[in-house]
Amino acid sequence: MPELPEVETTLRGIQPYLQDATITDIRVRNPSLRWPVPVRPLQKLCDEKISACERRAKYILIHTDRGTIMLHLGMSGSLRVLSVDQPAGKHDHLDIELNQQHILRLNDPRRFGCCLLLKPPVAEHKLLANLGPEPLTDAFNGDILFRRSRGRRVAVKNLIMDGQVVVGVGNIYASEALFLAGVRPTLTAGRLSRARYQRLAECIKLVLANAIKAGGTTLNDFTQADGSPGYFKQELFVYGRAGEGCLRCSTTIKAKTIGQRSSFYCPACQSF
DNA sequence: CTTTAGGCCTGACGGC
DNA sequence: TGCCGTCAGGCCTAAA
Repeated sequence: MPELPEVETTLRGIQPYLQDATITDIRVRNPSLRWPVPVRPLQKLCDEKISACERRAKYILIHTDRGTIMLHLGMSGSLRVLSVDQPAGKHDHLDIELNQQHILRLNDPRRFGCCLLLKPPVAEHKLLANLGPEPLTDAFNGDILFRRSRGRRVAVKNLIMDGQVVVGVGNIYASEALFLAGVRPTLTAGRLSRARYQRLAECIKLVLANAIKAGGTTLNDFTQADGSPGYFKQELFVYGRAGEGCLRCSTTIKAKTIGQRSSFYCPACQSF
């Protein structure tokens, strides 16, 4: 489910409750996620103060002096901040109690998400060490994309979804960015020009920034930390619109499976 | 090294 | 109403 804009939206929603809060309890109801939730080590964080929280790629990192909680929402995860007395429901895997007042609750029906405890240096953790640059920073640009694409025979859509090239671009925004850039998603990554990658990098930044502004994309189950949906769905040009008319030229949007993921494009607008 | 396929799960939906 | 196949926003891992 969540791509970078949804994770960023979630972070912004929970941040005010987390920053400087003391963890007063951690309750794990169902430790079964992508990897087992380390219940005992996590509970040692009780009475610790949260010094900072941040997003890296699609991970949310909650720092304390005794370790960093790393959360990932997988395909179907969501985080909500609730008052302590809210009863738990189906797929509510764990609560992090804050100041005996609120709880940060992780719900994840499909269990592709995770909750791990990291020791410093956090950046050297296996899951973080090889990640590419953040797309919304200057560390990511067309030159990076161009360089990392040389010799690659995968489709350009797969390249921009490769977390070692650039993080946070998931299946929705990959299709959207390629549409904005006018680039056909099926093209071989290694054959695109530097100029095309300059444009593509700009479009990736644009589509992600705009999606964050709209509070993310709600298709089925994504909600912000307060339970409200994201509104970027109204701004999607191609994702999920196979058979419908292109919003720019009315040509019928096509769907195609690329690298086992459904992809959408306008055959007329995306001719490069 | 790059690339591909498999797997992890639940739930929603469409066809019969 | 129910059963079945298909599909879904991610991403690690093993194997080719």
